[in-house]
Amino acid sequence: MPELPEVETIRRGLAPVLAGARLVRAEARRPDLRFPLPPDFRQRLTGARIEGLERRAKYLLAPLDRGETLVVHLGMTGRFEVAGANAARRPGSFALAQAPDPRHAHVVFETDAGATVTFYDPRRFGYMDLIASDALGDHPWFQPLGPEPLGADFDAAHLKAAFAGRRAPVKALLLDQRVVAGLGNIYVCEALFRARIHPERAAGGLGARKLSALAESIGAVLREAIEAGGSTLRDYATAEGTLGYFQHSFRVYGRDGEPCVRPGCAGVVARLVQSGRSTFVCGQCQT
DNA sequence: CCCACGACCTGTGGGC
DNA sequence: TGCCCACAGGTCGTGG
Repeated sequence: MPELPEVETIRRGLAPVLAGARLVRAEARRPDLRFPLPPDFRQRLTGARIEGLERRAKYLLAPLDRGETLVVHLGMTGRFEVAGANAARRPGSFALAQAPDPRHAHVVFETDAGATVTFYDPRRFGYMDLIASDALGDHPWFQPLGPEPLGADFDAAHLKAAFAGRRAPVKALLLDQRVVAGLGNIYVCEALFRARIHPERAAGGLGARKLSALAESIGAVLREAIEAGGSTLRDYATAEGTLGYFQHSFRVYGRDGEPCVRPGCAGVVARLVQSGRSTFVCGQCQT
């Protein structure tokens, strides 16, 4: 589920439940997700106060009052379910279309306000760790990350520098979290479509106008997606109609075989494979 | 260093 | 209906 807009949506939904709360229980129901959970996971969390809920790239960060930060990556299928303590009444809360499979409830948190927050992840590509807060920036997960695409230091000039001399397809570089942090397959396809750039173009060969359009398109699509509460594929449903409807605004992603939506364009969206992943493109207007 | 590919793991949807 | 294959929002390690 999670690229930047989805993680940001989850952050906003969980923040009212977790920020400022004290954990009265933390339970790991298996020893590992993608990686082993850290030693003494339960003890290091139980009794800790969560000071806030932040996001960096696709990571959720929960700084604790003990000098450590709980770091969560949702992988492909990680999700949180909130129950209890008026969870359903809180702004930004959400519900699942179907009850999640309890076999995949791997980590459970309970707050002093009586909320239960359960982490589900069928494929277990997600991961969690506890990292010293003052060393987060040096940690191997964070040190290599490029700028936040919605931050002040991301713009066409940054792309120009990051792409200089690179022969790789522009799509591959936009998926590289060292170039810009937070994009994934959907929003890269969408941003390239908006900027009218073919995903197979060599990144280093893009001119200034294309780079400006690309930087602008990335910002626009992410802002719109966050505004819509992210994208909801497969088994998620909106609660109170407030979350996760950006999938209805996809212009190319998943539209192979359909006519291009750009006014005046007679092209048809194609699906191709780059680095083993699906790319959706209109070969007519994306050049 | 740069790049592509397979691996990780489970579920689901489409085609036959 | 049932089976099998292809594919899925991400990253990491390997090998050319």
